[in-house]
Amino acid sequence: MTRITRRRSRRDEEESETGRRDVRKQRTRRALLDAALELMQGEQSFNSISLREVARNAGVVPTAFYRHFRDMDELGLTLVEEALRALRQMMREARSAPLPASSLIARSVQTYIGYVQANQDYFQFLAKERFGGSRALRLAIRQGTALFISELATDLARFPGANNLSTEELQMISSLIVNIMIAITEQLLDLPADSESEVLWLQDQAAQQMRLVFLGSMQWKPKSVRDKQKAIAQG
Amino acid sequence: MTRITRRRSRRDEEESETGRRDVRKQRTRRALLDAALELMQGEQSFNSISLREVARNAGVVPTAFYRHFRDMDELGLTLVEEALRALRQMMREARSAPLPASSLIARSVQTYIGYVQANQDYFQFLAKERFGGSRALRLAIRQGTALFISELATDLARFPGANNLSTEELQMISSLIVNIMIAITEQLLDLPADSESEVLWLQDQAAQQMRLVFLGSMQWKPKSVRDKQKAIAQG
DNA sequence: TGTACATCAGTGAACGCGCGTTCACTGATGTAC
DNA sequence: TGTACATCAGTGAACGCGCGTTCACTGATGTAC
Repeated sequence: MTRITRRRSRRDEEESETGRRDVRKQRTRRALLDAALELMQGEQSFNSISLREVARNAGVVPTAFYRHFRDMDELGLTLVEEALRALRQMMREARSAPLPASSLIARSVQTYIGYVQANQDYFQFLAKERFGGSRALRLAIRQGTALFISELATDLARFPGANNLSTEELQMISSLIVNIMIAITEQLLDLPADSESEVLWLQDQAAQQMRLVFLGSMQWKPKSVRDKQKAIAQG
Repeated sequence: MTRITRRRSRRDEEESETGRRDVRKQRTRRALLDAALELMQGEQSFNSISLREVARNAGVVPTAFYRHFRDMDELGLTLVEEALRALRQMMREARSAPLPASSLIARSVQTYIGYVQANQDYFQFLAKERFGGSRALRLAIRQGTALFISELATDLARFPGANNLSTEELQMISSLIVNIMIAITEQLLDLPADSESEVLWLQDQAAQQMRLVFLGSMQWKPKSVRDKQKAIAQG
């Protein structure tokens, strides 16, 4: 399970202020990004948190913010970038992993849920800004989602049984699967911290839904076939 | 297609200020609610718009706000209530309508999309606050969604072919269908105003996904059956 | 119908506060010789 | 290694602004007689 690496979550924690200048600069930059993520764990959304709150939470004076970002928008876009890079990384790992033939779906769902839990703060941010955010943030997130869907479609195409499905149909199916993942993510994020059994329930629910999609895909008749059947039925 | 009724979208438009006192009071209240909805059509989310903006947009002095709502939270909850009442109303109509046997799915999707378009502002609000909002707003919206899923499950139970599905399985399937509807709604809201062909594409996409879910449901084997088959296979 | 008083939706001034941004600054780190 | 200067991350005071909320008010509508 990868975790986005951070030097430390807060600039002013125990450790001495030593280190080369640019190292400390990076540390402050990280502290600002983490401060913003942390502020968004509660009720706040990105455009309701202030530059001053972020600086305060990072243990730095408001004006120091400008040494790192032009404004809050720039910080927000950096967060989207990091979150999407992390997602892409997870997908790459998932793809290169050996496929366990049995219970493939259940295992994939479990892996994904573990990943979301390990990166709660980023997913909380993505969920909130997917619709609440500025046009720029929304576009960046949507682009990431679309890429995600396309890559999944490519993977699905290699499955046995996907032979008679067109590219468009594979996209339709993988967007359905991504819908399930997004829904599960959003439900996960709304759970209180210790809801072990609810997580297992969600896991099972998602796995069932994916199995149902899989069953449907196996039965799917491309439009061209359905048209032909209709023509035959009409004599 | 029902539309949530409103006396007028803005308090200060042309019409004279006459009318009994409580009638005018209701008109101002409406103006405040509509002003909030309108402000959220753009980049803003509910907790980034201010009481003063809402009052200004409604053509009223900030202090007049307090004659109608204790604070912005109360106004927000009123909006959730109205939006959910409208949704429930649509469902009731859909349920009482005669079922056209052919292309049931495509027609339902089309009806739903028309409804979303007619009530854009409310759905924009719901989409944004589903995760961005305060705990109270989120809970209210989630409760509404859960009710929606349950009622759909009840309807699905009456379908021929649903006989061998348990209550839990019906819930699982209807939550998948509601996922599709939510996803389609969110995509609709992000489209520019005149995208006729994109709307048709979304409509087709959603209909295909629902048909796939339907095919999967027909093939679904309850867990008990699968377990039995496994036992037989193992001798 | 006419008068005198009560109600109350909306007004406008005022408050203290946190905001984003500017500016001149400080002092530790980095660099050139 | 030692010295003198340059760089620049972070500081702290100051600004004008919009905010939510308070308060005493106004004047049209409503009510009692």
